[in-house]
Amino acid sequence: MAALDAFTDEGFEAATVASIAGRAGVTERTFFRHFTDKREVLFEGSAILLEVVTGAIAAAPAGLTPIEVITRAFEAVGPFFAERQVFARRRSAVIAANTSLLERELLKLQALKHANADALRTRGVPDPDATLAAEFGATIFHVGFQRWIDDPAETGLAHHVRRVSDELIALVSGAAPA
Amino acid sequence: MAALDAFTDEGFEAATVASIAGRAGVTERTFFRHFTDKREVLFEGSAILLEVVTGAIAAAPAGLTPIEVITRAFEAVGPFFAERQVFARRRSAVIAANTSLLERELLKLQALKHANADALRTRGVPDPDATLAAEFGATIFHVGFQRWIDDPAETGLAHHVRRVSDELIALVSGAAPA
DNA sequence: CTAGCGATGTCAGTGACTGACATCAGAGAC
DNA sequence: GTCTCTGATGTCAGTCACTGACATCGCTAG
Repeated sequence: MAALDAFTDEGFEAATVASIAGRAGVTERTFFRHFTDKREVLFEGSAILLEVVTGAIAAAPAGLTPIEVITRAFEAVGPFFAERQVFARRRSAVIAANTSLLERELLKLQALKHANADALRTRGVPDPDATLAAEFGATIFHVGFQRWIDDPAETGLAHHVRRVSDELIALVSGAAPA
Repeated sequence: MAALDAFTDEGFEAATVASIAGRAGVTERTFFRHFTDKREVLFEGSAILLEVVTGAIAAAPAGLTPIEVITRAFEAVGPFFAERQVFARRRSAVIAANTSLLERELLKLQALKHANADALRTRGVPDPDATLAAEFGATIFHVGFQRWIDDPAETGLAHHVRRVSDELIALVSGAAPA
């Protein structure tokens, strides 16, 4: 991707939109017709991710707890990222180096939370459970994804997600008889 | 606060930095010496919030579970916001109306997570528990704060935080014997 | 009185982003 | 085949957030 190359080579701040557009063989104006802003280039995939996760929530078997539904939904995105592992790592490195990109990533995660809460409600999960399960899901995905990126052993993302889910359940359950 | 007035009157996007600075009786250049960017004006208090919460984590009695420590820490910020209720509501309305401000808010919450995880580690809570308890805390604060803002009955923030914590523990514990 | 320092003002510049208008290439009507 | 209509792209001018360099000013210590 032209933008990722530009950010890697020149750094996010230093890479001018004109430069990115130039690498892609288009005009700066055209760039802004495709992406709402300079940061958005790195988040094209988030819409697809959202569809995969909400789809998995809708398709989950009946009778599961909301926590189990959301955990499985995020396990389901494993293959999606497995195909993009190299890209995901490069992208993460750029994002980690830039606060404004981190901001955007957190915003996408927030949008994902809302979409997942909606999907859970559609499934018949009432609030506050839907909202809280969606928060739970965002947490295990966020932490699990980070571990996957950092993990040189390259275990699957799904494995990390399930593991974080288990850890979080154990931690929180331990506080139940407070 | 001049900036909040400007954002309320003119809208965040339309309010020019020159206009905000003018209301405060200073120059645009001076504005940027006080705040790193236009959005940052609304987040002056986040540093104080961070100190209150991390302080409460450090000061919590020994022997509590990490989940209980973090819940108490966020209960402790109740008085801080009680004094600023009117301001907090106006501010929230402006932030809710602007995606770029929401981004910044999420970034501050992320910083708070990291600081809290550090504070827990300092207390002797090992990872992954420290990280996950910090995530748990961000969730209950985020949801509890929103309820407090929306709650016309004006129950205290601490009450909302405790309640969300209880709900989340119940929800997650229910999934324990998965 | 003065030397020095921190805060502010002034000015010029860069780059993200937008609106208005021109151009161009391809799909379908005839 | 050419005409036309539409969607994508280029061009241009403008606004505004943000920055660096330099001047100024008020206060405080000596």
